[in-house]
Order: sequence, then C-alpha cells, then structure tokens
Amino acid sequence: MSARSRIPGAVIRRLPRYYRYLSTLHQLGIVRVSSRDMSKALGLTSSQIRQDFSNLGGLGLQGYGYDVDSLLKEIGIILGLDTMYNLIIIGAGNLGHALSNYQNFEKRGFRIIGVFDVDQRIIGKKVNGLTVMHMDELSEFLKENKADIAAITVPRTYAREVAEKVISLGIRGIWNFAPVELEFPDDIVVENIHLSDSLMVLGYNLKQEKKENRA
Amino acid sequence: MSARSRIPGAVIRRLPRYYRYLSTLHQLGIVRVSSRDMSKALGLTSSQIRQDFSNLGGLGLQGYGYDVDSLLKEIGIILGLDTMYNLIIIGAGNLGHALSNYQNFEKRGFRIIGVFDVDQRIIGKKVNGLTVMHMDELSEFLKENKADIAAITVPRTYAREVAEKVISLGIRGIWNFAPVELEFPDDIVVENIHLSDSLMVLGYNLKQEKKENRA
DNA sequence: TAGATTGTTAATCGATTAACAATC
DNA sequence: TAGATTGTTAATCGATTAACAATC
Repeated sequence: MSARSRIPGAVIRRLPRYYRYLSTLHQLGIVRVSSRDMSKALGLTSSQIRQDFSNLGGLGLQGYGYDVDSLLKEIGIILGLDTMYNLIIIGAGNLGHALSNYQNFEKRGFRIIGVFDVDQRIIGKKVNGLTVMHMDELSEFLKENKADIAAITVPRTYAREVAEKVISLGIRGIWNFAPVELEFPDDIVVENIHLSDSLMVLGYNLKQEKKENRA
Repeated sequence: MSARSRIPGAVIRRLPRYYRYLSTLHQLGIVRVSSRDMSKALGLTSSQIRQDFSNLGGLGLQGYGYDVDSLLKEIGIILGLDTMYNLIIIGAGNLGHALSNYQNFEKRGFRIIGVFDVDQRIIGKKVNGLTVMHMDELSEFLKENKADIAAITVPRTYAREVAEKVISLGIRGIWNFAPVELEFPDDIVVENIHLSDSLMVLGYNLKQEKKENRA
C-alpha cells in the first residue's frame, strides 16, 4: 500500500488545477516555483499547497521551492495522464457534439472512440471524424473496441437505463451530464457534471452578494 | 440577519439535488417523505439530511416527516428560483451552442438573452432563436439589456480578458467553462465548470478502483 | 554562512455522523 | 396512547491553517 493510495479526495480534486498552473509556468520557461508564488496565483494558502504536495511525497527542496518540470511530471503520473482511456459518448445532442469536438481531452489521455444515439436523423452523420451509431450497435462495438468511460448526455429520463446498459457491457466509468443521481456498486466510478445545479448555486451566491452589499 | 444567511456552503451545494429529487416525488403525486426515505434515494445519511433541513428552518414535522410540496417550495425560494436571471453567452463554439439550446435553464429562472463571438463565420447566424452578435456590440447591447451572468465558453487564452470586459460592463456573475482560474474581487461571483478536471478525477478514481480490485 | 523555503506537527475550523429527548 | 420521526446536542471525522524546526 503506497502512500499515494491514501491521498485525500479534496487533494485529488485540486491536482488538475495545480497541473494546469504548472503547465503554464513550464510553457513560459519558468523552472522553479515556491508555495508562496503558487498561493498568490491560485488563491490558496501556501500552507495548504505544501500540505498537499507533502501528501504526494516530498517533491520540494528546502530553501529553494519546487522544480516546475518534475512537479508537473509527478502530478501527471498520479493523475494517470500517461495512461490512455477510451471514451464513448451516448447522446449526440448539442452537449454530446460539444464533447466530441473538444480537442483538450486527447491531450490529457482521453480518446473518444464512438458516438451513439437513437435518433435516426443523426445516425450516420459525422462528428469530429466519427460516424454516429445507433445504440443497437453498441454491444457489437464494445466487443471489438475496449471503452473505459461512457459520457452520458441523453435526456434525464433515459440516463439511468443507458448507464445500466453500458455497465452491463463492462464499462466501469460513467461521466454523467444528465440531472439525475446515478448510484451504482462501489466498483463503478461516477463523475457528475450538473450544469443547472452549478447555475443555481451561482444564482444563490449572486443574491447573497447583493444582500450583503445592501447591508 | 436571518438564519438563512449563514447556511453553510456545503449545504447550499446539496440543495439543487434535494430540489431535483423532491420535484420527482411531486410529479409522482407523493406528498410526504422522511429523511430515511431520502437517505436511501440520495445516498446520504438521514442525519445529514435532517441537519441540512434544520439549517433552512424547521421544515419538518415530528413523527411525520416532510411535506414534499412545502419543502420543494421552500428550497426553491432559498435558491432563488423565483427570481429571473438574464444570461449572455460569450463564445458560440460547440459548448456555447449547447448551452444556448439547453431548455432546462429557463425552467429554473435563467434566460439566455444574447450570444456573442468574434468569428465572422458565425456572427449573424441563429442559435435557439438568438442571432450571434460580435463582441464589439456587447457594450451597446448591455446598455439596453440588463444581464446578470456571463457564461464564458471561449478558448482558454481569451477567458481572462473576456471576463474582465464583462465585469467592467457591470456583470457580477461569471459562469466559467474555460480551464483557467479566474480570481476577482469579492463582489464578483464565479462558478467554474472544468470539464477536463472532472475527467482527470474520473480517470484517477478508475485507476484506484482497479488497483483495489487487484489487491 | 545567512537566507529562504520546505515538510511536519499541532491547533483550528467546518462538516458529518450518532444518539436521543421532544413532540406530532 | 403508542409509534414514528424530527430537531438538536454532542462526538467524530476530515480538511485547512498556523507555526516552526529541519535543511538546502
């Protein structure tokens, strides 16, 4: 059991942010960074940053700071960006289209290998070089192509059924965009993107902000 | 200072989920629900659910549970779903398009009133009944139309500049989809949707899951 | 060496869970 | 009344911050 297997969830969720910031520094040719520098740029305390990196193993050097390149590389390894994951997208509506066309994912090791829908008007059309297939072809497709993650961008009412289907076909990772809670056995990993939830929280915070300004 | 102004952030983030679940019950004609019922459906402890609702004010009834309709209504009020917010979308790429076409937002009190871009090939085209305008028209547009929130779906490198622009024109809410940290004065409210961050966390968790299964 | 900055320990803060008296 | 379930208090857990000795 390596130290890494106990990295707190809160830390893991910050790693992509560190990774992004360090990538920028790397591109700018900056070779060294202190927790204080990062603290200013990211709006976290330097204490938290050191605590976080300490969880990943001693990656810094006293009196010097952190070496940008090796820190970047290390975080990349922890996040598994050196691994290639295959994705399928279920639901070729607007959001499904948007995801299919997103170039950023490939750079991080996520490759979209198939897009599925049930709407005859879309099936056969091309999105980002991939032909949209009918859901009925999914089972065949997965026999010949290994997929790790299914992005679910179907309407709310179909989300559960679709998720159960892909899981029964051996997929373990669900990236859910439908506004429903999907609960599955522990060996299934689910990440939710609830757009309207986020918008509601934004609305709430705006309202609070206004109130405080009046007070 | 009402009790509500001190509702913890962690609770607020759960409210949309409660709201969604209660809406479903309402549609099914269910009039009553206990914290135990909700706990099973949502995968939270009943203790947490009672604690959460207790923060909102005593909304339940001992020995009975919660009245679905009044709880739904109350959470809606707290989240401000009775208020109408106007949104503009900056960046009419795939994601901007997807957001523009999303019908769900309007139901929750968020109305899209304008879509902007700088690409001449898109400007003038219609998305969901709105004509895409050039960024140069933004200032004029905002003089005649009040907007509360700007959704930023431009490439990473333009996100900061765009955010500063809309803030200078009086917008206080930023819904940021670009993979950058946007830090602003306290009176600006920012919600981030970092798609690739979420995907990286999903990848990490999948990897951990595999490891544990081997162990 | 002197100065800087990490890594770590301890203190604090906040969020979750457990337990149960209050009460419908 | 007896049974059920809330609301609340106290205990626990986890995450953040503060402080500083270790050390480059």
